Amino acid sequence: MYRKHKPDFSFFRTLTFMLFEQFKSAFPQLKDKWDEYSTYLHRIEVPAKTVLLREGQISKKAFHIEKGCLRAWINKGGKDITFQFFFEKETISSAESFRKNIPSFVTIESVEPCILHWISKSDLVKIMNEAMEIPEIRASLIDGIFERHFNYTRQLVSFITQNPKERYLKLVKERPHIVLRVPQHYIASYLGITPVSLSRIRNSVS
Amino acid sequence: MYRKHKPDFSFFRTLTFMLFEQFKSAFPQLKDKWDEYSTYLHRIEVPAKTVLLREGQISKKAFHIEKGCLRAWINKGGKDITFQFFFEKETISSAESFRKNIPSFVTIESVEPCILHWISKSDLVKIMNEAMEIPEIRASLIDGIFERHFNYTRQLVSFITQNPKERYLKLVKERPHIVLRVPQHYIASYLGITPVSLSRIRNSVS
DNA sequence: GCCCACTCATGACCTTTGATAAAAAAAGTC
DNA sequence: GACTTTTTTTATCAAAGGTCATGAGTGGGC
Repeated sequence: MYRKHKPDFSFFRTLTFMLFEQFKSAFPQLKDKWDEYSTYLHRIEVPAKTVLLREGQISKKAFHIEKGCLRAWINKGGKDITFQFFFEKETISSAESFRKNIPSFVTIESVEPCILHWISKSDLVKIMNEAMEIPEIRASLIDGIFERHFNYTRQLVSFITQNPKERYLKLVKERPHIVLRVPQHYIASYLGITPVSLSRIRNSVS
Repeated sequence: MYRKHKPDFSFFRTLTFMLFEQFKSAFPQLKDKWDEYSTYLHRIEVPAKTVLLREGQISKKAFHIEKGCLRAWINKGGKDITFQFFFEKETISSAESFRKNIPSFVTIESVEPCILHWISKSDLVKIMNEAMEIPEIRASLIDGIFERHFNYTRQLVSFITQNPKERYLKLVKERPHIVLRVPQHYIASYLGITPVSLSRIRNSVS
């Protein structure tokens, strides 16, 4: 392997960084806009296992995580298969549903009690249209899309080239916070195996 | 499933469409540029099993396929695992290597004798910088990146939610040209299984 | 046309993972 | 702290897929 896992510096995460301090100094061009933009964000607190977007619905909100953990999962014949985990400072929406106004194939749900900030699609589009006019921000956003894409590609490569045990060890090594924080049966489905099988793998490792 | 497979209308494919007729009428703004741009493309013919980019090298060219078929594969402990197939009118590079100047984790190789057109990264960047100034083209390119990303996401979902037999049937249904044209053992590794296992699956289907 | 490399199918055998059930452990709830 | 619910482990058996070996097509190159 040529490189380590990089955090998911996605399109939306990039945006939310803009909204959440980090980019303010990098992009003083938008200085006057911050106050306006920040009114677009709506703070909510939700308990664990709260569904934020149901499979089949059309995603109209993006969520930024201040505190807690979310997961996106896919319904496969009644079973729930975790597709992605999201943690503090990450932003999540069902990207294809959000962008193309089609039904989402994932359900987005809280794993822990969370503090979230959501923004509506229409407000986000408004900000985007302004931000895209600024070359540095545009470049940064495009970079963000590519990074997100490369991360997903790596996850796909991992499925193609590694067996479940290798994938588990890779996860422990590269993203240990997931293993420490998330119930094991969610991790099992994320790795493409059953909870029973993951338990056996863990047993064989230690 | 909510939608059928869409062709990979990727970032680079979008670009090459621009260079190859289809976008000329859509973007008359670049009318004067077509002649110049077309000199950036270099036509080559290669026999089957020609390596166009070796794992570990840094990708400096993008290839457009006029005729033939390429595949990208990953070396896994001496075995070659097909990651993607590419056909006529598609454009291919090791995207992350090309964009970030890092060693490629895939090898790109011809499956059949091919007629290709390649463009250097520096020339492509030059075109990109000009094209990105035009809002319609910019929007189209960004759409292309997202579409590419969504396609890879679907492939990942397929690995997470489906077993090899289901993946094979899906491939036959949605991309039959691959099954008809490409040697079976390449398809087997693309599906994440051995040639023996694919042969058994085919037998059980018919 | 003949040869050789490539491709595919099949059988025997082995390993891994899944399905199911049940028990143990851990985490919440009141 | 006792009770409930959720999560994890263990055991057993079945099924899927991998490995290895063999033989039968197939097709291109000479």
